Amino acid sequence: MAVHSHPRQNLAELTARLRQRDRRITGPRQLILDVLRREEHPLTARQIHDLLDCDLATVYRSLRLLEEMAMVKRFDFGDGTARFELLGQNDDGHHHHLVCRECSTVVEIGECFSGNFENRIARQHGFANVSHRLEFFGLCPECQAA
Amino acid sequence: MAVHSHPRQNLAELTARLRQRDRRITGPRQLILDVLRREEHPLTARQIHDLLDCDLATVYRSLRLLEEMAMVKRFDFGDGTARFELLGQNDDGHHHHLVCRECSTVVEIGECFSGNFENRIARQHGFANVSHRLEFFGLCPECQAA
DNA sequence: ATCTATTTGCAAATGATTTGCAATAAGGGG
DNA sequence: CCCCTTATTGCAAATCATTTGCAAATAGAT
Ligand SMILES: [Mn+2]
Ligand SMILES: [Mn+2]
Ligand SMILES: [Zn+2]
Ligand SMILES: [Zn+2]
Repeated sequence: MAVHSHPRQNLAELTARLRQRDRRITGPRQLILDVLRREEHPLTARQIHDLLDCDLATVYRSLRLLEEMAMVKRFDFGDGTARFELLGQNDDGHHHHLVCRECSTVVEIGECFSGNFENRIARQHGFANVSHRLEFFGLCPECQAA
Repeated sequence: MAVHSHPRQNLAELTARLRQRDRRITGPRQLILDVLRREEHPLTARQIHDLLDCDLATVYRSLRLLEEMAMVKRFDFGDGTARFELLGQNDDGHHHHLVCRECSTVVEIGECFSGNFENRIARQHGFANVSHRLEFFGLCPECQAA
């Protein structure tokens, strides 16, 4: 199963989602969506900025907006820098990553542990609306050789 | 099973661990260990600093040292601020948390998903030395009522 | 008490992310 | 197509957590 719902979303489709919410379809936003659209791994704001021609602050503002609109998902690899991935139409984007501690290579992980585990924890402590954040870290094949 | 190996570690025992590694037993370090010793949930550097009388930079430096010495474990709740917990003697500190999205209440979680899951992922992608970072988020009982 | 390598306090530097504000551009109406 | 109103941008300055340079203080050994 494809981890990402990167169903070759076309820009038109994406900008339409913006329009539906009374947001303006600006140059920077299209550029950012276009960059994210062709990536399979999450990108940092700076990486996106380096591929574009617009202010870094605008990248941050746009990503925040897109995140609020559930068009983009934020990931945290614990290195103090947020990473972003584009979401598909009806995709909540819930998935995980396996990251190399040496070279930062990223592998997309679609599977997850049993939902029972999460439900049990929620019930046990009376929490509602429980979700989780999970990332794996290790040494990739290349870095093991080196 | 107790999530934390907070076996009432006494300061002497803790400072001994420092001494063993040729590190000096200074006032600030004892204070920090003493604060962590009586906490059951992870604390931020600032929280520790507020309970003490030493420079914030010293708190950061000490925590870094203690982390390198595996006496303290760092956690990341995704809010851009690291949290620290004291580790027991032979405890690698691997555990998780359930955090309230509203009031930040923390519940310690000792259980974990099956190790097979992690092994399978490691094998599938040829990664070695794979570990993970997992935290749960939800609405605590109090905040549900409110 | 003395000596020397550590460690501390303080201030300045970093790096990621946010924000104020004036200039610019998007989308609607005429 | 032009105009108007309002959202959005670029740029610089501000924030926040964390780190670092450096001289003064101090732990631990002699
Ligand atoms: Mn991904
Ligand atoms: Mn804990
Ligand atoms: Zn690698
Ligand atoms: Zn709560």
